[in-house]
Amino acid sequence: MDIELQQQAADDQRRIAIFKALAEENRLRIIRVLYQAQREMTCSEVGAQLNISKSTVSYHFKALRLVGLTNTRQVAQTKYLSLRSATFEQYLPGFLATL
Amino acid sequence: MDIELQQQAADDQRRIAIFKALAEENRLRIIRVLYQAQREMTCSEVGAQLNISKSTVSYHFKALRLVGLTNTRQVAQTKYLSLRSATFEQYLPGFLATL
DNA sequence: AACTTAGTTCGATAATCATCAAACTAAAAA
DNA sequence: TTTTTAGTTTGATGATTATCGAACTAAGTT
Repeated sequence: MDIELQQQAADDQRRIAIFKALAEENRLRIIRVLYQAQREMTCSEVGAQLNISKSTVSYHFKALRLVGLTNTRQVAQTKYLSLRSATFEQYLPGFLATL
Repeated sequence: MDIELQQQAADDQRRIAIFKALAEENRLRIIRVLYQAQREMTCSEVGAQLNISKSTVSYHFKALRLVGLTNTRQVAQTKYLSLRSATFEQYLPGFLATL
């Protein structure tokens, strides 16, 4: 098989994972909140602001981190999330500005 | 402000529908094929090129059309699909060029 | 040590979705 | 009229996923 086609298939899997992550209401709201806040936020802060149970927020935080849409900085048991601009620029340039 | 929030929620539903449509391997391949071909294509043509059964191609064509990612031009029983640039520009500016 | 805080994992449930063959519709061709 | 062509719909199946409470871990606090 062609190496370029293999690379394209791998890129597509990455794209699909990213689209799946964004194709959900609460995750999209989390992305917007992080984008508009322009700073790091914790699980509990986001959960309180969007009124989502903490287990669900944790679940979505993990999903966003796994596909590389967010950065996580951990201090003790607290995790601070922020957007990973590089991923948005590579796969969805211009998207954040449409929010 | 209430009205703005309602509008934002409606926009989000549109975004989610679009992301869902793109978060699937065969639909993403169809989008790429249409983008690179720079012309209209039929169900059977896409099915042959991507090796997908005709009922599945029909299913995906409908999904893409319903969320407004494609235009359909019908001539007798043949439907010609092409990308709807306006939707990409509004919700995913710069995305197609990353393919 | 006991308590609080922050977040994760588990179990169960409900919902959505991708796939294909088969049956179907509608139009063009023979 | 009969046949072919293009695409849709249906039904069944298997797979993934979003949600919550409850139980859990780990770190800080009193």
